[in-house]
Amino acid sequence: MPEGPSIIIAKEKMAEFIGYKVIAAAGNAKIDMPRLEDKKLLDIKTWGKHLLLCFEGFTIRVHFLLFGTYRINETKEALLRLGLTFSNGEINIYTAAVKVLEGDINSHYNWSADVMHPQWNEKAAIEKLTDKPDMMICDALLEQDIFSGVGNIIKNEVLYRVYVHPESRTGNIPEKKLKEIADQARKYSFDFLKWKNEGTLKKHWLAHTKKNCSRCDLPMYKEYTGTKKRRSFFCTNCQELY
DNA sequence: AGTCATGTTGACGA
DNA sequence: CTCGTCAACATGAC
Repeated sequence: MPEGPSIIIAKEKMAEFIGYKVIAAAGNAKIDMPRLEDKKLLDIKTWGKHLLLCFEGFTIRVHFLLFGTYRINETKEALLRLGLTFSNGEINIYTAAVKVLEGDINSHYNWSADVMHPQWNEKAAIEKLTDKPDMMICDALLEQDIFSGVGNIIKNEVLYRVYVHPESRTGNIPEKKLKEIADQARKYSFDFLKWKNEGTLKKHWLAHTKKNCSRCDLPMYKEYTGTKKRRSFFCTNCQELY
């Protein structure tokens, strides 16, 4: 569920409620529920893995973490975290972190850090990488302040696409390669979105969960790399360690 | 049936 | 103060 592209899909599915007022708000989220009633949903935005339901003067931030799910116009057998009823239907959210952000949403987010946002700034991301030369690229790709929206699947697929070993230190990676990584972080996210919408995402994985390299057929390494210790799938024959 | 995972935060101790 | 480690959250795929 939770990488950036999946949140874009959630936004698109919930867009039908924009312009409608909340009739009822329910669930065990620790927010001021009565405050939501009779408020019009003005817009839905995303910043990386954050889903942002914008109201006048405040925004509900939803983060699905690892297990979060949602249903549109239906419910499921689980504890309801946040349910919003509109005159034209309802949104039900489960197992998510829900928080209210006060004031102008633009004051809370730097949109240029979001790899899928129109304002994505690749140059700024590369500068952040060169500022942290000792960081492993597997950790850097998961840094939401640098590559907002990138998750572990995208990390593995991007590094495989650009032939870079996940344990490479950013300071050792040539500038041209860093640009390729940043470029592919965005490109792969949009491929992910397309394939997820088609229901063919897993079919298109070349590295993530793979036993053998799709290029040279040697066994893939599966290791928990970097300070974040997240699963990395890589081919030491095809991916260079810088 | 048990293990593990597309994620993040906060507590605690060194 | 900063770093590393761990628990917590709680569901679904294999």
